[in-house]
Amino acid sequence: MPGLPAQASDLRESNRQHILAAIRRLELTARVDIARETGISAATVTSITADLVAEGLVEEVVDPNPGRETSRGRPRVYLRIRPDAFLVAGAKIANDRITVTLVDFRGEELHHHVALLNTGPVPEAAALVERLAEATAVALGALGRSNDDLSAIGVGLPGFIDAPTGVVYWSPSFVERNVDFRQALVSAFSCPVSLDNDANLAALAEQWFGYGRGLKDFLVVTIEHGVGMGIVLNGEIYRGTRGIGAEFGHTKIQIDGALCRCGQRGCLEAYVSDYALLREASVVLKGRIASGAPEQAQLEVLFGAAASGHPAAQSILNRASRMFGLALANLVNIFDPALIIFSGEQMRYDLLYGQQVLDHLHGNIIAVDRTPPEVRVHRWGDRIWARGAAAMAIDGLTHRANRSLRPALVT
Amino acid sequence: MPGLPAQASDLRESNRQHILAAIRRLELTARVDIARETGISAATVTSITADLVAEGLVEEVVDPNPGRETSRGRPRVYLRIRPDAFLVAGAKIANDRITVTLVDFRGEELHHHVALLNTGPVPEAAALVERLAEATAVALGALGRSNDDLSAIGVGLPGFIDAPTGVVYWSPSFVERNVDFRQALVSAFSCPVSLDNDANLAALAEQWFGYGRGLKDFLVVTIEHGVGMGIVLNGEIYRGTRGIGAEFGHTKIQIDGALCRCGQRGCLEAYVSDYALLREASVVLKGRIASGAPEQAQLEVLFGAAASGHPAAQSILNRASRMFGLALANLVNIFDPALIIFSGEQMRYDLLYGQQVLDHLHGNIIAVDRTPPEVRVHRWGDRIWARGAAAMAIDGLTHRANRSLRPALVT
DNA sequence: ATATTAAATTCGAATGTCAAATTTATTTTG
DNA sequence: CAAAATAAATTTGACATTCGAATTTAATAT
Repeated sequence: MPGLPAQASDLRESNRQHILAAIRRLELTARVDIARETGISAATVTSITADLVAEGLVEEVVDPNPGRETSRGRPRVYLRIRPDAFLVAGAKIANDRITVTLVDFRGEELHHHVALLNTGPVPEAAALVERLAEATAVALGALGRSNDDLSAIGVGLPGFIDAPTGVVYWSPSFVERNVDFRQALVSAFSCPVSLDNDANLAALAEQWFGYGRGLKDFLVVTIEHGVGMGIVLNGEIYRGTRGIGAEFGHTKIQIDGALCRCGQRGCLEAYVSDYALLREASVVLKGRIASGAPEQAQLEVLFGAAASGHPAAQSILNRASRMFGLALANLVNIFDPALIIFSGEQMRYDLLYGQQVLDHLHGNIIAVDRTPPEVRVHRWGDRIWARGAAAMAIDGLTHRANRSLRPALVT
Repeated sequence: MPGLPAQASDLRESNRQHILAAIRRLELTARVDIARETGISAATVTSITADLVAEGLVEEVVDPNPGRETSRGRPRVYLRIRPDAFLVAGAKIANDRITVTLVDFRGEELHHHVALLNTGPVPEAAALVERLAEATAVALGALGRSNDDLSAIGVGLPGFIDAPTGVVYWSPSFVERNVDFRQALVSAFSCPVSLDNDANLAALAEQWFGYGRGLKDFLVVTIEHGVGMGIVLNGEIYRGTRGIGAEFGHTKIQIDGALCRCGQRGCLEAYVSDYALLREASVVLKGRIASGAPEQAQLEVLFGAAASGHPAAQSILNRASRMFGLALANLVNIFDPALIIFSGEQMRYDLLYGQQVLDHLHGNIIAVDRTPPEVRVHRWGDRIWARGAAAMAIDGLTHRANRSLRPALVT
């Protein structure tokens, strides 16, 4: 039961999206190439790109690259996404900071700003909206722009988020449950708002700017404070029935195993996340770890001890990497993806996310005459996740219906 | 990057499929209802159904149900799938038998036949094709039809099967690896052949005839000799990058756990499948189990002992059900499906697949203010799986391109 | 017999794509 | 340096398809 268009006008919208996507992917491209790339006839490409140029979403570029070799015939006219068609914001909300990035319509970053949150009690949703608005205003100010210049904003935060409706069932970032957080953001910004789980934004960032470009199916696994996953199937983020992302971190890898923050036992997160590692480290590295020290510093001690041969420290990391490899193998056995991307800043801990994990992964997947999926590591921080959030907002803008509030800036 | 139609003719094909699917789903329906159901205009419904009737895929029914209340106005003309448009076979190959079913174009069973395989050494692929051809010929003969009357055949078997290409990488049903099994079947039957993993056929059967009707996303878990899974996402069977189904049975639930047939340790299958249960039973129920007895009989002894209070027997089944519940919980945490269907004949062992499994499932899923997925049990045997195979073949026939070999029988 | 009603069909406008022909803007050639 | 060659882009006209509105059709109600 496919959900395809039923009218001719839907057909045009579909081709329009194809062409826009092709221009975005190829960055700088002539109409001939778009026709070849998409399979749409040159006549139709002419017609649709004329619309796009008239609307200000796409622009012609005069002399893109004088270096390329010349030939006779009418010279190709290059097209690209018009950068200043829209000004879009993306934000990533983490437990201790808000990262805001401002991007043009291509998704290129114009400016970014990090606002630290005070690490006291968890705030209320309204307060968080306030902080986000402040941080965005600062970033906009640095560009000499104001909130009125913003065409859309995308926001990512941890927790259980129903992206289609914008309802946050639960998030560690604020105290309330079942909040219509998107509505709150729309009130604050008065522009279209997209909302999603932060791991899905990491996946979107990979799809737009990273290793996922051009791929239809891949997985992105994130390790930060917890463990997350974004699933791209058939070119789209998979969200399950209730619109909520996959809970890879609470996948069980040990019956009656280690206690997890969620109250259950044996979750992957209870073995590999920051707090899980520190919980064990606190027992065997008591003398070395200052109890009040920030988590990052404590982790440094643990990894340093392991590197210098401390057996218990090594044992902690060994177990974590074995568990991680096992959980990843389960993903491969279920999804058979072409590519798995590890994304996150913590990735710098090579000890944990290195060869040992891969060995365990490969040792636990069913591989009958087929090669295991490719695994790539992306040491990307909050800034790129925020850019993923902006990409989500841009995606909303390219669908004509969503562009009612603020039309493109045609000069 | 959506894969939508680019031409007007593609649009018609798409609407055609929608309408055909609606007629199939509603079984008996007037054109007005199709228009309302699909959102396609009445004018277009008239046009497309005229084609379908002319092609012999759909027929008008004169007086479907005199009992329904009458009204004034032009009476509705009912349409239905024309049963005798095509004669289609479906086959399920199991380790000890081949089940063949013959269905009409609606998917209704006309006749079925079970051919036992001798349980000696694993045969060669060519021999299996031979046996399948024999079994199909017997079934056809019972209807007074021959191979020439067959419009398509769908075949399901266990193993790693690339459905799009028809290559069997490995199957317990024959000795060779990497066989182009579809080509072998095409040679034998000289009609279009669809091939897939048997668990995917169980999923297809649920989608066409069972609990999955009308649902876009659900999982089907099968327990027979091994453990399998079929995933339906967005109305389609999900097959991963290499076209091979999900390997739920080799999902790991215990690091360094029980040894599995596949050579790895801790696979779900190594805890819950027939051979896993018997492996343990043989240790503690030595006196009661005749070593040469068929597996079914041995299993009966195990379940009987557990039911009558034998502690070791109970312990075996308890562990299996806990492991099964845990593995299912992982699926829920990853997919968040609306429905999980347990399918298989072994389901009669309520002890194993009963409340205890559900309790473990519910105890291990992340559920923040949301209800757990519905779980339904379908005690369906090989016959229905074979019908799923036939459904797959029918699906191939409804796409115009695949209907070149043998056109519909228009009277 | 006539009015009413509802399903199905027909008709014409609108939309859209595409292949082929044409235009346009270059480079190469004589 | 003009003419030929070439390749990109555009225009033109044929064709396909959908849809709303008008029309036809076949029944029941009055």
